[in-house]
Amino acid sequence: MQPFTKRVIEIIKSIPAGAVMSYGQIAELAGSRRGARQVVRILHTQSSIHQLPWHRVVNAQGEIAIQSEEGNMEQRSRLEEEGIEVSVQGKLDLAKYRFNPAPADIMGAWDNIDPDDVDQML
DNA sequence: CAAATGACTGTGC
DNA sequence: GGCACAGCCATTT
Repeated sequence: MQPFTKRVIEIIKSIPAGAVMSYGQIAELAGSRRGARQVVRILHTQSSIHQLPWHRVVNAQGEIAIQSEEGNMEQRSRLEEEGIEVSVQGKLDLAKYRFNPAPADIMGAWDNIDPDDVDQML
């Protein structure tokens, strides 16, 4: 697994309940400013095996990006359970819920961090 | 190795 | 605000 992929997983796991991050924001923090699509792929392939809080990831407009009806509905309910208000169109207030960790908090010995250890470093 | 694949994004109209 | 378009890039075919 590449460092970038590993970092994306770590970042997603670090999103606290009641907050969200956008695909592009995650990619940028992970070191690839235009890697939003990789975040998508990672969520597709790794969300289950790493138990990622995938529902805390939305697009840059603060909208739920899942296309399938059922997945979209599940994300909405999960977000609402954490106290996030989601509009009828599946949109939320990014200015209010966006999680912006200071880069200094997550930069460091990136490559030596195992995704499973993220919880400990927080 | 070339081509396809995205739960994306910024820009411009 | 919506829509089309062109970049984007790690991974998979």
